[in-house]
Amino acid sequence: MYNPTFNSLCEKLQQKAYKITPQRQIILQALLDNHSQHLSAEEVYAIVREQHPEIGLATIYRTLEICAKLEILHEIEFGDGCTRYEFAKEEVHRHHHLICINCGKVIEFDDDLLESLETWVSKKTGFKIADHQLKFYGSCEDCQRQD
Amino acid sequence: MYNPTFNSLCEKLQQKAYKITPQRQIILQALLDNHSQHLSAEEVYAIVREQHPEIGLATIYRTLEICAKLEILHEIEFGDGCTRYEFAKEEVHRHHHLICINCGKVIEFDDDLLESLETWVSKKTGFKIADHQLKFYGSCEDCQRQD
DNA sequence: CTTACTGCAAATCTTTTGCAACGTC
DNA sequence: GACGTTGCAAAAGATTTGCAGTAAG
Repeated sequence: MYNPTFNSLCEKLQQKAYKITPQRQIILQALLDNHSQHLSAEEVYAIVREQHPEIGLATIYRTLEICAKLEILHEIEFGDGCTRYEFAKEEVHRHHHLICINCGKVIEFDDDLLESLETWVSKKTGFKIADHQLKFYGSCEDCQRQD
Repeated sequence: MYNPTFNSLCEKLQQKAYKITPQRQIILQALLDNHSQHLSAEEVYAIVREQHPEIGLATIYRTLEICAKLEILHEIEFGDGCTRYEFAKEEVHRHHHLICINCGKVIEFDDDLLESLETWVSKKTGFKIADHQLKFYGSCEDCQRQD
């Protein structure tokens, strides 16, 4: 699976004239170290605080906001009351989420069947579609076993 | 398109031993009168308050919560910072949203192409899928014209 | 009559913002 | 050195909760 490197992220920031501050480096590194998770701002804060208690929560929010704007991160909401983040994949259109309504577990899967659907929807509605987001809600294997 | 009636909604509440209070009736009626919108709690409050300023915001939240639990309403998030509600359709699996990233307009469309995808995902991941949610983000016709 | 429901106000939680001090380029 | 960035604390916005009074079944 595609993964960004620390340097490529810094480059993207620099290209848009954002400064590479120590705080931003630490936050980016925390995100990279946990790239398989879908972290919330609060969770990033908790991770970062372990080694760097001086970093403020507002800085986390501001950094995540910038990364979302630069398409470094994608914002997602799983309905648990906070915005979560994941690295934007290069192949944007083939990545979705399965959310267990019982234990909250989130797993990812890839697929490109939606390409044709998108073309059709675009034609029918006149929308110029930039992105889509697909979520499946259900019970994961573990939770099914517990019934 | 499918639409619930006031009486059918009251029945669903009664079946689960919820009381049919005047406040709940007023809120349900407000939702029915605006069934094509995707109202937030605050918006329901504003509508209801016109005729019934004595009803409290907490009651709105509590009523919406019950309706969501009873599958009368579905919760949706369009990324504008609040939970929005729409009537759950009987034919659950064929109803999605197009969200304009420019003006925020939301339009709906129906489709059943996802049935086969769902079967495949279920087989591949072991998830027992209960529901799905598909959103397209893009520019609506009006906003494209303004460019 | 019992128990759920309501309104209000306070509390909570997430996210944003103002501002003075600070640090990158 | 200029201007973007930070930390802190306060503000804002959405939602939840405690509680005493009220009302549906």
